[in-house]
Amino acid sequence: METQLFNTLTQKKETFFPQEGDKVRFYVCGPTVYDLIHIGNARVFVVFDSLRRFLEHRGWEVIMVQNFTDIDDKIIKRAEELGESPQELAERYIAEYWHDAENLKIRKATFHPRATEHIEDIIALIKILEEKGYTYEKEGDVLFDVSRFPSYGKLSRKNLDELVEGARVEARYEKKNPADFVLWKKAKPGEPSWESPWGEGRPGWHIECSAMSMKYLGPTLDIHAGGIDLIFPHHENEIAQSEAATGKPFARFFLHNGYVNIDQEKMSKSLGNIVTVRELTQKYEPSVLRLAIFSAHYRSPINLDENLLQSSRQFEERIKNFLRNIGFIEEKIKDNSALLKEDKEEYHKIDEFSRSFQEALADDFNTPQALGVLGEFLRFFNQYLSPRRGKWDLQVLEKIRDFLKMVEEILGILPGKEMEISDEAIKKLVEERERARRDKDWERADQLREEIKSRGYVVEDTPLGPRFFKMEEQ
RNA sequence: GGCGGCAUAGCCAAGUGGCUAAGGCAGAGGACUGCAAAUCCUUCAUCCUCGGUUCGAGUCCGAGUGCCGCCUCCA
Repeated sequence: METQLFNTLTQKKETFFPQEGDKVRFYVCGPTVYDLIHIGNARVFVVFDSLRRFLEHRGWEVIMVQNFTDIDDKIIKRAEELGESPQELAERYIAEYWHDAENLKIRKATFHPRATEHIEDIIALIKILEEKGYTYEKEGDVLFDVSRFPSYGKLSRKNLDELVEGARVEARYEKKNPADFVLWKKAKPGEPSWESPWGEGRPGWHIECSAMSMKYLGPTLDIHAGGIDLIFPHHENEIAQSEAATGKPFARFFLHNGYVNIDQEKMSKSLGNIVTVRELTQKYEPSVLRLAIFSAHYRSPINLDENLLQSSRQFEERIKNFLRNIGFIEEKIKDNSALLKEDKEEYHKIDEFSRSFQEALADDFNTPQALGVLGEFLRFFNQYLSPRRGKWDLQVLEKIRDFLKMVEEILGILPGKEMEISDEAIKKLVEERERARRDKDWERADQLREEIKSRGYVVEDTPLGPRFFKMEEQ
């Protein structure tokens, strides 16, 4: 089965394959570290990390690069407000990023380059552009001259004339063309700066991604991804400066995910409706947040509200129960061959689910559809795992585990821990309750169930005997 | 003003010309249970409106309505 991905460049789904062998060169625009990441950031990182996992599952080796923008206007401004150095601020929020990313089960990329550690590469790239005549200077800034790059606008489907009309006039100086953007910014007194052929300054926002992606992945990326709002101007500018410098296509596939909305409106600083990952994960488990993110296709907007989160939490609860169900049966048949038999049909059924699941993801990473397959899988095998069934096939159980493992490896939505029975005191109470039940002393049995509950455990009766597990606090 | 996206059940959300319109959440009824819990079963939509293409359309085309976004920092 082929992997199809919607390419922003061509506005259609295309069959994906790497440009060279098994290596996928994958670049995702990372956070500007001036604050905690919000759930809009989270969506980008979760979705593309999972896409990477899927590509790896397909047998490709993915070299993933996600940058940290650790120097820019927002960082400088924020640092000033807080009375610390921009470096300290950036360092602090990079640490906070790691915290949130780990919490959300976002895997580390192969490389996480920082802008400030690649100033030389950035300068070298600007020099090339300068030599090729793509730049001009204005009051100490070095700008990219978009009029020299004829295909400017190909990603965002804009033409320069319209941009001229619509563009806002900048206060400091007049550009040759309003779409021209800064490659190297002259430092104001007191600002962090680096020496360069154009004087003390710092890189513009767009140039770092070009410089770093090319350094780690070469002139042409297989995939370049980010939020939909990066199409213009960020990715448009990256294309211009990169292709102007190398003469080669900057990226074969551009992937963009939709917004996270709050009350049907774009989450943004100006509307003051930012929700941080930190806030949300205090209330919801990471697997719940991931489930919610995957409940809509990555290119659609999503409203991550209480309603959706609650419904995702309920679904997750069902997944947890499934894990208890299989764990219980595994436990019961471990030393009891009387409970074994061969189940061919179920065995093969798992292959079908597995194929459907992967087909869904191979079709432009259709996670809602993949979750639909998971839902059907749960229903089918909950029937199979019913204690009333009486006999099971070890190989089927193993294969169910394999399926779950695959789902977890790609989507990372399974709850962290399964039921563990270690509390001897609880065990004793459960046994005592069983004796009461055998004596049909229902009052005593119910009393004991309450007692067990008050100690934080749930006990359930099945034809194979009672099972119990620790309740979750939420 | 220019450009783009979306409109499917109470809510969320797949589906891109053809068997009974996935799946999740919520609701109702039932099976199972000493009672529960879990689980399963049943039930719950003709797909914004109008017109067109077609043997056949949620799926294609046109018009309309509504919502959202980009054109400016932004994931």
